[in-house]
Amino acid sequence: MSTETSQDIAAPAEHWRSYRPLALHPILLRAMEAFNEHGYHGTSVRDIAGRVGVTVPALYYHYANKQALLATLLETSIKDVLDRCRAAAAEAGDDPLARFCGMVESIVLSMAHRRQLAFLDTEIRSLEPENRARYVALRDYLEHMLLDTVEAGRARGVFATPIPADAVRAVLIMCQGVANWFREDGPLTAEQVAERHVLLSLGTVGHPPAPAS
Amino acid sequence: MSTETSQDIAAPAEHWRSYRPLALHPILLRAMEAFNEHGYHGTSVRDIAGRVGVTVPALYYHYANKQALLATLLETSIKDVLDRCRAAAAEAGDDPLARFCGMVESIVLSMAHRRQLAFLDTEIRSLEPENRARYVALRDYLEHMLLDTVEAGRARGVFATPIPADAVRAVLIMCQGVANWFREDGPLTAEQVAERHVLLSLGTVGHPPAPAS
DNA sequence: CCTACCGATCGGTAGG
DNA sequence: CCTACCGATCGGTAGG
Repeated sequence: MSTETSQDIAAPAEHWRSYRPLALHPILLRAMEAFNEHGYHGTSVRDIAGRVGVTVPALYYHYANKQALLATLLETSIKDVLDRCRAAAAEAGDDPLARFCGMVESIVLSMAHRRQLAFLDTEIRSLEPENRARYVALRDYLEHMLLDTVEAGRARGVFATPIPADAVRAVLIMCQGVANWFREDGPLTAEQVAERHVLLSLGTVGHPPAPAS
Repeated sequence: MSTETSQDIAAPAEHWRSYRPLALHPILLRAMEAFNEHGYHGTSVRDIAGRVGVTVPALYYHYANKQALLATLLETSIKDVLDRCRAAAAEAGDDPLARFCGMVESIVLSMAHRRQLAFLDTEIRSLEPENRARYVALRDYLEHMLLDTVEAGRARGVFATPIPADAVRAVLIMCQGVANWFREDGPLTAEQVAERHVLLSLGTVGHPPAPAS
């Protein structure tokens, strides 16, 4: 709680499509890497401290415990996703189709550009109840944002799915899944993957492929 | 390596839509439950032994180590999914649309009826390289089966997606995702969830919703 | 399957 | 009084 807090971590005043190199406190950065490789319980605080090049007590000076590292990382991650998704939705305006496309694009870009951060979603089980509740609330909020848009699109006949809630859950799961397989040195860029997932998602919510909209 | 091995575990000669109560060796069953609650590294062998009601050494009499429990569980799980999916495909015959629907239905039924087993997929990172390679190979085989069907359907104009490989990956991820949220006491039965995912998946691979097929 | 244990490492903290 | 740590070790538990 000195010079640096968690505010300076992710998205200061950046456009939602723009991704600077991830600027995390070295301890958070190394913890993220270790959690990615071995999982939360498979990572020792000594491993994290070793990667950073400090002693274990030094680590405990900056963060209360191992749990605080995971909680901070996950909250940083979901808040950045939410911020960018909101920005994308705002930029798209009122049209449900444009909003949906922008939101999906922004979420997939987050998953790809911040893959290691997004991958930690698999560790929510290791969050203490209070931390998990806060994280899940933010994720649920994202889901409701997207569902509102799909419902609005349904009302205008843009989306044909008879099961919007299931479709939105499926779309978010397939977007989240990008963090499981995307690689920076893979055949597709983050932008290409985002574009493809917009297309896939439109199919999932039943946006007619044939008619010119 | 004595009386019981892993063969008697899952799917003897059952129809792919029929799910008997999960018949696992008590040690595997309790290990599965513990891994679901706390993850692989978050589970101690004493915890498992305690759930079973045996001592730790007793546990090691049946299984070489903790890793063998996870590897056996994951292999049991993916092999049962594959068996049922193959049966569903065979039952559907040559028509790509019917095959696709049957395969997706069978996979989602597996995820829902064998949720705790399917959820262990999140623990592949904790598998030793050799075990992981075997598991991933089987999962890849499932993906190729589904991709072949989607390609065949594309050739006949049944599926419109221009990106079949991405669509199949997305479909499998959304099916796998069912294991993350499905609850037996939830609002939908496994069969309803499977039906809905067939519909969602058809949209994802671009099966035209309007024309009467 | 049990009792009796091992070398090492776990998350976290002491005094300075 | 603060910050940013250190070498050493705490009580318990890991897989075997």
